[in-house]
Amino acid sequence: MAHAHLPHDHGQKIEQLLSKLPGATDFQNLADTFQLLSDGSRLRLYWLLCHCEECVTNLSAIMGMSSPAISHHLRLLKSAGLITSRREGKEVYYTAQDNPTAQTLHDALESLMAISCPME
Amino acid sequence: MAHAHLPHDHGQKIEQLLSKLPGATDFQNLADTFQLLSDGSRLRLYWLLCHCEECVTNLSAIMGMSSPAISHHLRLLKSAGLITSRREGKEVYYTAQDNPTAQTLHDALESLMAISCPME
DNA sequence: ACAACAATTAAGTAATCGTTTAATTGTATA
DNA sequence: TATACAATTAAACGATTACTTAATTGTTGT
Repeated sequence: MAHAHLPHDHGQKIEQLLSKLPGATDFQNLADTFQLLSDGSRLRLYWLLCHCEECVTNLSAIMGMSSPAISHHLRLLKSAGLITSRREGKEVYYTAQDNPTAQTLHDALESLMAISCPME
Repeated sequence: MAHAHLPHDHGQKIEQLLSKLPGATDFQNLADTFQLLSDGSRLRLYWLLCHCEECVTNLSAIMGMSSPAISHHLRLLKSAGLITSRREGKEVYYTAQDNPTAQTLHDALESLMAISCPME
């Protein structure tokens, strides 16, 4: 029904696995998140915002990038719900959003970087 | 020394954080891994290979993609050390490599997909 | 209102990437 | 050796993307 027959039968219990294989859209969602973090600068920026709240000007200085470039990355991270912003006077402060998904992502990040969270 | 002064002083203990900020190359390495999994098809393929060993023909059938497309993804995953291959007759079998890094990645994957590993 | 600063947006560019089609290599069998 | 099957490689194309420069919007203070 689901998978009639594979071209080759290697005698493995593949059908059983295929029944548990998540759909393409499930993987696409996670892939989209990975794609957001697939740029070194943006990943570093997100990591920073996981540990502090800063304005665009300082983020530009820290990252050594132009403010349009930083704005570009911030917009992507924000529209994905990974960070939030708040305006205070002329400056806009950004920081990581704190929700279960972000927490899981943060944990994964720390373990994959093989570093401990510097805040705790 | 490291960071003389930021343009704005918001009175936070940012210097202390910056001293623990990993370098750009550290983030780039992880970003490269994320980029490998930033394609839905390739992520799904890798997930499959984390749970079984299959030949290219069957992988093509399961994924609903052409064999050159599958080969392309397999080559990327393999050259990154995430999967291995072994030839048996006319067919080449692929499966996920089992090392600490891959295990950490696999764990992160499962938790981010919010699914339990179907093999255990 | 004006000037100065902060941030975003717009347009353009060079580079990367996933897939297709076609050609090629590798292996087994008749 | 000739044929068929499995897999990889090559070339080409369309789409996406990160960054630059320039222009624009938003805010504060004089």
